[in-house]
Amino acid sequence: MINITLPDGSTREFDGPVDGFAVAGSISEGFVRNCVAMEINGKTVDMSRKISEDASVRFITRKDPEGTDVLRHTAAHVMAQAVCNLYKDAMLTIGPVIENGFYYDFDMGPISEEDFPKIEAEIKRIVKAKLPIRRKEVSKSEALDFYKDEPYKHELIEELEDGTISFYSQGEFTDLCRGPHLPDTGYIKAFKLMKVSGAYWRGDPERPQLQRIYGTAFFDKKELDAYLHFLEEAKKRDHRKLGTALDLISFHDEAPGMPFFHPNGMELWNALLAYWREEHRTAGYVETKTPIILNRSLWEQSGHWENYRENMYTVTIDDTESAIKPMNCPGGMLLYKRKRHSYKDLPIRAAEIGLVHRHELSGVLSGLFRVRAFHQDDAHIFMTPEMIDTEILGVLKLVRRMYSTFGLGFHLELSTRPEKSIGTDAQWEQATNGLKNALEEYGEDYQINEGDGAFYGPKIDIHIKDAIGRTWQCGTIQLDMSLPERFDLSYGGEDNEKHRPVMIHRVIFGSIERFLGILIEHFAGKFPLWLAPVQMVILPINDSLAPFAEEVNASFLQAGLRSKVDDRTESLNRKIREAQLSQIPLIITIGEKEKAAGTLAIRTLDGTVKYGVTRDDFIAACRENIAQRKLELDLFEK
RNA sequence: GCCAGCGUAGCUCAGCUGGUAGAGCUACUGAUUUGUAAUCAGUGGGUCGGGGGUUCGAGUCCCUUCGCUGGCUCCA
Repeated sequence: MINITLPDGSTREFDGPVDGFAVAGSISEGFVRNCVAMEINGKTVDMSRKISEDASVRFITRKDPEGTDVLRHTAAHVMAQAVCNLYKDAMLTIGPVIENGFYYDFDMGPISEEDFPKIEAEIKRIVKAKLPIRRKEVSKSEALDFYKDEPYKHELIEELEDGTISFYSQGEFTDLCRGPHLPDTGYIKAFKLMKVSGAYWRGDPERPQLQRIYGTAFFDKKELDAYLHFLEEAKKRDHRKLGTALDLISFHDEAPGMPFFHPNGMELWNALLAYWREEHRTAGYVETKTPIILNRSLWEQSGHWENYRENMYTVTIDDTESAIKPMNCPGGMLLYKRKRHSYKDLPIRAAEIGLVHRHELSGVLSGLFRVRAFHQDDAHIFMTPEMIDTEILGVLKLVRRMYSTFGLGFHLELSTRPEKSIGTDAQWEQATNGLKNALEEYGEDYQINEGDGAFYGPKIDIHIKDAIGRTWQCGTIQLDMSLPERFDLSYGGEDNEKHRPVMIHRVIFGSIERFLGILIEHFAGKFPLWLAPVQMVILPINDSLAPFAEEVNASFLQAGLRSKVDDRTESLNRKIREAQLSQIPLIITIGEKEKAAGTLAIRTLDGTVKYGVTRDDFIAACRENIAQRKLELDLFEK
């Protein structure tokens, strides 16, 4: 007699050993078809696994996230089978499930996306055949023998413990795998190969380069279509496309990885930084600025010369070797040291919009997201150890204020002491507890990444979530126990003794260039009024109204609005179309009626037109909307 | 840096197996003076990323170089 306990607490009795199909079948016929795997006493296994003693069982269905993982894992195997069928020399390595699909790495000749139809056809054939998938447990020596001619699998098995090794087979195809897998290949109804790329065996550039094929799979064609649609959406928002279309930025071969900002891009930049300065002034920061070229001795003192050399650009000036700064902190250290400090001065919150250069590998450059020259909205906070909690909390609150202005959600991750680190246990404990206390007081959930901190201190990373659900790491708050030491920073304490200050580095936008890229994609180019490079365009209906339009424009400019007149001799429809395509939030047409009545006709991007608004009301409404930095353009609703 | 793909006018793109570069938009000129998403006509514009090679002949093939795009352990 075997008792199976289900998640709802109910139990079912069976006469002898049963597999998952039988247990699920005892619930309902239809339920079996929905199950892809099961969890026995917390361990995920195949549906075909025999249960021979009392156990608690949870079924994993198509609806569960784990179910999708099982599907994709099996899909990876099916793809591997297809590739092996088509390319006899292909050697298997690994094929895990990843966030939106799966990949499999093969040692084989180069292939391209043109080969996809062929591979997909073969996958389809395997799916249609509904090959049953069977698990077989083998000993380590059997496994090694099976793969005696396959160095990659051999290497993997070497690292496994005897007694835990299993093979999965479908048809003539067998692969080393921990499982679980779908009952048969027929479950894979919707799949698509996405891309190919090179990848090193075990990510090690010294080892052979493999062909990685990415794919994705869903239980349902609709889900696959929705995913593909999401990718299309993301593509439309691509800041590199919008950056060109909206005339914000460009890149030139003469300076790879270093963006050029156009007049429109600078309006955006300036609006963003004006906001940033306002918030920082209110939060008690002072602003500083340090040079971008600093000589070698400083970088030796800071440790960058030793640890960050490959990423630094250097120049020689009058026989002195210097580096173009990749970070602002060493300059910040010099500023702190320029005079003596009292405990009464602390905390010092010194912000800097610092231009840094980093020699990133050419292959990783990508629009504004990964560049070689960028500005950090940096700040260094110098304080006593007792101030850690309140200062960190202060930064977290500032982060929340600022991100919410853009309608960006976010979550926090705390990274603790890594294996290789400097400082004493006591220092680390104090620092880490400081961060934890601040997080507790802040009150939101956070994730802990054990051992992921910097070698010089623990940190909190802030990950934002944009309008289409993608996450980006932007802000970071790092405690630094190294630099104050290296630069021998001190302050005079209440006890009239010299003390070492604690410092944090923090950024909120991170890289301003990258943050702008994120904003472009987040808003899909439709910026809120306060950020829009051009807030309004005035369209006189005919040439004779142009002087009046200029007069209206002057009053807008006078009021601090970013306005311009489009008095080209083009049709009104054309000018409206172009303004709409440029995502200009407000389009103001001026005809004889408006001139006579002294009112405005205001069109918004949704295509609606509001007539008869007086100029003063309009200006006041715009200024109000901008002052509050509203996300919505609700100028006229009360 | 490595792998794959790509690089044709300011922008978006066409150009089959090699036979002396093409469209739309933009720009410029002229006409049109326009009431809420493209007025009409005309003109200009590219040493086909750079360099080298194969060939009678190369945007098209080969080599090389620069740049762009995607990817480069979310481990059987």
